[in-house]
Amino acid sequence: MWKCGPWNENKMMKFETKVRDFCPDHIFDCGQCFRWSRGEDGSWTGIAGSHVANVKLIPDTGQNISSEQTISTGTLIVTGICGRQGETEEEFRRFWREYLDLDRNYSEIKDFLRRRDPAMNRVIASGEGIRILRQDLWETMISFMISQNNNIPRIKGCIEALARSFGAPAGRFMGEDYYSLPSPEVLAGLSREDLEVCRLGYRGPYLIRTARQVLDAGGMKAVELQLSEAKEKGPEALVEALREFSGIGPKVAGCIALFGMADLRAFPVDVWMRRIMHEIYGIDEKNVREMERRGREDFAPWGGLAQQYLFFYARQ
DNA sequence: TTCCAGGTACCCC
DNA sequence: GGGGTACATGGA
Repeated sequence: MWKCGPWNENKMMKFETKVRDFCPDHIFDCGQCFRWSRGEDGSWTGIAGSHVANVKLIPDTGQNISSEQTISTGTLIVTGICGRQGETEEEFRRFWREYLDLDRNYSEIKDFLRRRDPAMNRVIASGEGIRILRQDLWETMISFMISQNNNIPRIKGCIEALARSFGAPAGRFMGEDYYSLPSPEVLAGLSREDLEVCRLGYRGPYLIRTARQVLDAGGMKAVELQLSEAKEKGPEALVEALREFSGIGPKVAGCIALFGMADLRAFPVDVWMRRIMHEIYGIDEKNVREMERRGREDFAPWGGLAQQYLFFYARQ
């Protein structure tokens, strides 16, 4: 086992594994992450924390696939550069296995959801290769604070600008330079004028205030511990704890719980969810309370995954 | 030009 | 506690 390094060499690493219920187009284009982009060959390249990689699915040969059927079974190839100095191959593999949530059986969960609700048959069929990425908490917090009242292409632009302006270099990969997002320490030291280059609009001050709240609470380690304790008490307690931060309301808190804390019970309701839940279940578009209740109770304990299938279906 | 985007904070009743 | 409204920005 060799270790990567020196740091600036961008040593390449790679691992392969058999997967099912895994479609990169579904995973990286379902609105849960904003730092991945699709290549001509259908693979996706992006950054998670300071880890840069390309993710490619090679479909099993001999599959009888019609043109409209999505492929979510095959060999997954993750190629990347080490995420930090001295990272071993084993650590590289472990990082991406966890990030891509490869050790969860999605077939069982999908069967469960379809049994609970017949409407889930067509909903899941549209995005059957979705997985919930297990993203870094702080990244998820700033990403979804930026997402409010914003569209996905512009959210991506804002996040990239933030990384390039105030983040740290994470290496050069496939001809592109990658930057991690700024830490709470860095963001807390900025003024709203400093952030204007990122075109965050009124969300800029939210980021700065939240970064300062994190430092006041003792840093991200302390915050993560606090939030984990809230999560133990239940999904509502976690959302309430997240709402203590500036710029985090019920919807953003739900996304952070789901994507940044792996709380698969969380059921964030946004404009797309209001539309689709009105269409499928006839719930009044203004009745977010009822939608949250349905998401929480009808799909328990996998409301968050049901939410992702519904969101993907709604955006089709 | 107006509308819209993975909403939130703040004010008013 | 529910119901308005301002808040930046840029693409359609």
